[in-house]
Amino acid sequence: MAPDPSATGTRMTSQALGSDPVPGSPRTGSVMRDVARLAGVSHQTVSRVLNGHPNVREATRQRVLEAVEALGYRRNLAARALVTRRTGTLGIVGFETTLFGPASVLYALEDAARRAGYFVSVTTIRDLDRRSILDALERLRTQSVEAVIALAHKPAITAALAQLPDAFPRVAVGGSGGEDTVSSVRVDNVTGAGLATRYLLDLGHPTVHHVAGPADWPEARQREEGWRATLEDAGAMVPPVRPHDTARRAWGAGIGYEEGRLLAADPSVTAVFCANDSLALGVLRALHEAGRRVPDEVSVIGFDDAPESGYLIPPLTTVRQDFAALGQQGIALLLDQFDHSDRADQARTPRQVVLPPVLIPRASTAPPGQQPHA
Amino acid sequence: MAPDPSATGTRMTSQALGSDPVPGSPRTGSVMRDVARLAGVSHQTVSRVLNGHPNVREATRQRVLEAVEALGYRRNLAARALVTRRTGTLGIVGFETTLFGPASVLYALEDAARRAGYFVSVTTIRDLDRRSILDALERLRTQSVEAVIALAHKPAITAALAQLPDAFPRVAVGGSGGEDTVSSVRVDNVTGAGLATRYLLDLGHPTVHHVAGPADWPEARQREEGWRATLEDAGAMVPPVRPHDTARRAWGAGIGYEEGRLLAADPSVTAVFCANDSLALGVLRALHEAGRRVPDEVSVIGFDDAPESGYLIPPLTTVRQDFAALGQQGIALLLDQFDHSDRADQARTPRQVVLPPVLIPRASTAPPGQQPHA
DNA sequence: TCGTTCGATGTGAACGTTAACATTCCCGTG
DNA sequence: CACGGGAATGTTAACGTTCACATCGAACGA
Repeated sequence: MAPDPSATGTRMTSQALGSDPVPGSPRTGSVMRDVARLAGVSHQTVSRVLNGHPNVREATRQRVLEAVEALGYRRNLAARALVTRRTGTLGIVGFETTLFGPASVLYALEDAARRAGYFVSVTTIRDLDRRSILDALERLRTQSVEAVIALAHKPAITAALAQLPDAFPRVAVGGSGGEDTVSSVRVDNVTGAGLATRYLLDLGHPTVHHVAGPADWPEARQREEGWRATLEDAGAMVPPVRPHDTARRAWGAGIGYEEGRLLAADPSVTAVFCANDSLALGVLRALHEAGRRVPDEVSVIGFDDAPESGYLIPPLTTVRQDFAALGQQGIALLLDQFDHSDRADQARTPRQVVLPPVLIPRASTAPPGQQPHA
Repeated sequence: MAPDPSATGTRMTSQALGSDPVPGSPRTGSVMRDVARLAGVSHQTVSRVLNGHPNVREATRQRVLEAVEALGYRRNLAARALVTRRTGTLGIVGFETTLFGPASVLYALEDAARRAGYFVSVTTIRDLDRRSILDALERLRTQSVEAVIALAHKPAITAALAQLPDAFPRVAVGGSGGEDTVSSVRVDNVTGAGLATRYLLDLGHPTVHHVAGPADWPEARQREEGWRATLEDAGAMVPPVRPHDTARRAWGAGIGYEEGRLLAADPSVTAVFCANDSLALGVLRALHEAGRRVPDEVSVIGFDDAPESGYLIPPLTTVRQDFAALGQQGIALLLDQFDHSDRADQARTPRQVVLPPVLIPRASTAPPGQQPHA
């Protein structure tokens, strides 16, 4: 089968619509005129009924509805979109959606969009080169989505969003937030990291080590920043942080394990703040292997509150992000842009929503030099 | 002659298109005629170029493409869909997509669909009542998707799929597979469970206990079945299994923890096969708390091979499912239906693809009565 | 040299819906 | 009793493509 007949770059790639490959005829069923005939009215009246227009006599409305039911009639969205210039579809740009966080956000986004009466078209970014990000956006625009929501964990994604035409509604969810060019929803990573760090300091630890996420994720940077600032505020020594390049598994337990081995070898380490729960899980394992007890000798704290984190050995103290709220607020921000899109005045001004993280204390943290208790 | 499943209300829920709420005018940009004028040809020639028709002079083609580029022209999918009766969109019905497995499948589906030139519209099922499943399907059909792929972990979902009109292409991914009414892709859970169980028996364990998944998930049932059959084959005693109702977290570490505590209290238990890795994680924790060493005293094995499983304490032996392949095969099966949809002969015959799971031996399993070694 | 054929292009008519405007009918009012 | 007006409905024309067919050349074989 011919994948792509057409010529130029990515632009007009023949979609599945390309004439050759797939035959398939959806066998339309009935159209508005059929309903109209059956109900003994004009197609326009049918349209009015279906769109909830006020000026239709109740008896007529009923007759039309019955005809609709009898024929199993379904409106043709394409025809509707053609004339109304509205598709009722939101585009979602996904990224790393097999990770727990992004997957949860995606889920919440879809839910909120549906509740708001929108369809959702999803496309996922695999590689982060400029081209594939723009491709994703292009794909969505080809579909005439009315707005785009991106899981904007990487700056490049937010940047691409910023380049959409002025009037195009968009929201960045998660990730950076530094950009004031795009409306965005994110969790306050700096505060979250501060929460974790302060908690450990308050327990009596002289300082807190940090296992960082990939350096090219703003979220990772912000957590590091929050950690560092808190230490400095407290006048504590700031231990060095080993940077990770964006290697695929840079948020993963494997990296946590490697880092954990190094930390385990350093007897001065009594507290570790990890940029997420997976990293913490790896650290936990490394400490365990090295015979360093948690939390008796070393306290460990994570970020995210993944579903399993409460059942690790020991249950992981962590900072919870409300992923569901992230998605809901994202859609809310979008609807807000729709509402104001007529009065262009302050509609263009991007809004930033920042969600507060919450510390979830569990058994992986304790004052330093503690005796075992379980 | 298409039996329509619909029946109930919900039918014509006013989508976001409903006249009132959102104004927003996407400011169309240029249309085909504009391109035609600029290139000095007819709109039909533009259409031909864009669709890769053969009979266009090279010079003309170039001129058209330049005009397209110059105007930033983009085809209107709605207009195209209206006349071709093809939307180039696949509908995906998601379920529990925040779990690692489903999220991975979703990801793979989207990827494969995109490669095949299709757009993807996603809708997620929250509650499993008949109504909301049908609603999901209805939503998708309103969008004129050309096919539906469902994450069919529950029988009710597969059943709903089976009720689509005869000619409607569909695929069930994951889950049951028992139904011969719908083409489906799934992992061979029975074999996978057998692999795990046999592995433990071969290590010398007299029998293997089982922590089951929710009873209303066919996957859970099949794993239990594979486990049971293998024990019976080997003439081993079959320990009782505690059933879990479909409580939300029935696949989760919490349940594993509860079960693990019971198992830990029984000194005769030397090997446990868990229906997934999360359950195993909970079991691991319970055993640890009870002071029963893994794998020295008790061996534990999971299912899925989640990314973290190699970093648990100890690293978890598990059965890997190839989620990516699940998605790819799902799309492949769909495309296959498209190809044959003209010759209705054997096209209707549902095809079943069953993927083999692989045992991943790690450190959570060992012969019974082993001495500690690390 | 002249039809015949095929390649390159143009013309007109769908596709199924909604928007705009026209029409009908009935009511209340002067 | 005619008239203005609004409620209920119908009629026509878009929307932007693609398809089917018509047209116009030029190349080709006899």
